[in-house]
Amino acid sequence: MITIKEIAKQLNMSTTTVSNVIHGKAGEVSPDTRKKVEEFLKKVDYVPNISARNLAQNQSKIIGLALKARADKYENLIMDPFVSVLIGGVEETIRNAGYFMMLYISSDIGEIMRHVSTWNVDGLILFGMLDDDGIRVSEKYKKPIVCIDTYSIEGLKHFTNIGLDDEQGAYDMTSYLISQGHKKIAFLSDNTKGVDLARLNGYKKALKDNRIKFKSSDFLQIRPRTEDLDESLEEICNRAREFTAIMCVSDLYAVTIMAALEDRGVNVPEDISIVGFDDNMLGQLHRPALTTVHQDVKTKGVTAADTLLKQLSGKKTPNQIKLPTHLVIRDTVKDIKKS
Amino acid sequence: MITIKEIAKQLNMSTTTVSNVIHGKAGEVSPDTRKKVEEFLKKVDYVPNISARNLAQNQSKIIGLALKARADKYENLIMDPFVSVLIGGVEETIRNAGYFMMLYISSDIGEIMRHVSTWNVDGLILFGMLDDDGIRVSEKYKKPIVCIDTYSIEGLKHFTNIGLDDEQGAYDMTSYLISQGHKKIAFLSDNTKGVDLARLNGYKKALKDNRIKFKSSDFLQIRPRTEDLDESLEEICNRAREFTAIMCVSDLYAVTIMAALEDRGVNVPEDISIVGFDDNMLGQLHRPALTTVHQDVKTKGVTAADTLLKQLSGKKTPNQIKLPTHLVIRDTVKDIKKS
DNA sequence: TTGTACGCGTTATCAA
DNA sequence: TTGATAACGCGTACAA
Repeated sequence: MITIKEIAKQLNMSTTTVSNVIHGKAGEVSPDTRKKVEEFLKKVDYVPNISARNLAQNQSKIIGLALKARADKYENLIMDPFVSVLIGGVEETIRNAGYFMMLYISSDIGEIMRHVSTWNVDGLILFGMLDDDGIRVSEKYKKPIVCIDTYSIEGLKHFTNIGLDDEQGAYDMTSYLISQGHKKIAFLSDNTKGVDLARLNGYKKALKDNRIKFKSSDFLQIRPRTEDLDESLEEICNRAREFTAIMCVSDLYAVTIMAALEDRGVNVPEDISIVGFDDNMLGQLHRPALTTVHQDVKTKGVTAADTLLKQLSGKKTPNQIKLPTHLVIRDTVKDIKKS
Repeated sequence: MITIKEIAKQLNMSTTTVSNVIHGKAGEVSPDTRKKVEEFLKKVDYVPNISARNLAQNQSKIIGLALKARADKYENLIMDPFVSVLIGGVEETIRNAGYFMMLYISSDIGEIMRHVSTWNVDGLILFGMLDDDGIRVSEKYKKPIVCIDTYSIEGLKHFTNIGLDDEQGAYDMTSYLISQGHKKIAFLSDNTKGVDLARLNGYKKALKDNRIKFKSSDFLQIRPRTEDLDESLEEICNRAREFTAIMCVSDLYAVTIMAALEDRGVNVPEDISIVGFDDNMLGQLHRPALTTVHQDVKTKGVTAADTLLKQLSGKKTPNQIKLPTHLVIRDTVKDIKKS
């Protein structure tokens, strides 16, 4: 690792000159010395020491991507195609802008914040925050923050959120199910917060608009921890005959439940209709192919990174960016109007 | 962001003392001042500035995870459950050891190396390297390197590789297919290098040991780029009737091809048997459930990180660690002995 | 156009 | 047991 000082010594000039060439301050250095330095730099393959640079400039060129994982869902988190595609979108955008990405997964907000401040991270992208998390973060951390999929009215004062029209998506899908003659529709999820709540609300609203009554027993809870999964799948499958359709909060769960159903000789969509939400490869590769609500996850990641980058360059960004959804009708819903 | 200097000033002592307390050099400081400092640290919520620390100690506490993506496969890379689970395993291990992970995806080795040296990364985990890549890296970079799934005899002199008994796994699976009466077995992959080559060799060896002749037309090539995928799927499906079984180089491809087959009215396993390699969620959730070769990807990531950590603490590690595979017999192979 | 000198926050050496 | 002080590599204000 060669340093500027060393280069200056070997070239018989000052560090300032070398530094100026490196930063392309063309006006400040004669074309002659500039050539000389540039050639030398290439020859010795100079790379700046970022730690020193960061220290001198009080910045880091690091953007933190913090995923808050519910302790019981770490495995689940990182396996979810949603998350990997999101990471991909963020990473690509950040890299192309000359920044670096530090990935940090944790269930502890405090830990995330400590991480962020030791590294003096320039900006932060947060995923998986609930309610007050975002606020607690923005109290401590005074630099740009972009959240993904966070539902927190308070939070919106402090950061930009990249969200999705979850409620509308769920509403559209539920309406579609109803249009196909379904009336006994369950909603399957593992919790009722944030995104899941928004989708649940969309579903409920569609029921209401169609004069279908929602009973609390229409909510099917899946328990994603590996130890509990089978048991909860069993319960859900046992109750499946009470419904003609199940609206799942994610493609992952939709495909999971379809596999469980098929194992028990229940056919989709003949015996029961299943729909998902996300439109990822899981549903695309399943047969019958999953009818689902599409969202563009990569765009979500890219938008989050872009928005942060904008803020970093001093531009204002809106408090809320909502990406659209649309229905993708495939083969897991049966039309039961006629029967 | 409070600094040591500031703390020392407010407490009326030297930075050395504060620093000593922070680093728990208990012998060097009286219990009294120690208490005082510790309380103050907690009160002001001190976090060290890593850039400064790194500069002073010439280390970084960063471990780089560099994924070399074939330019045509970026999308594919990040969506592959294999990769996300690997990332998860590495991240978790690194974090628990007090290190930080920097993720960098690129198709350009030079770019990766520049990244690594500007950040003065303490250690490097490489995935997706081919042949000479690893060597080129280890020429430049003189710190611990661990590769994952790299086949490079030369490379093994320079770094530890965390691999898999790919050949054996493929051999076992092919033998199993043969034991079920299959003789016309295709091998499907998108290239014939590295891991894919090893699996291909295992497959060929099993054929040979069973006196089945391998023809070059038994190799089916899938083209993973989104633009080409459908066309290549079409070609493969058209040729499917030439075989009684297809051994796919990954679960991803196995599930992809099964979906394409089903779309064309070809039933698995009745009309043709399909097997995969990896044993990830894609195959587990598919119905019929995929018969495949199991490998423990999370362990691979964890082992890679652990090995690197060992090297970082000065321990020697073997040149090659080979993780085992085993067959997972599920429902995509038909026994055709009787017929 | 080029050079000197200092500061960034931390650790480490050595003296008190 | 504590405290000055010099590194670490870079950027930059200011002087030459």
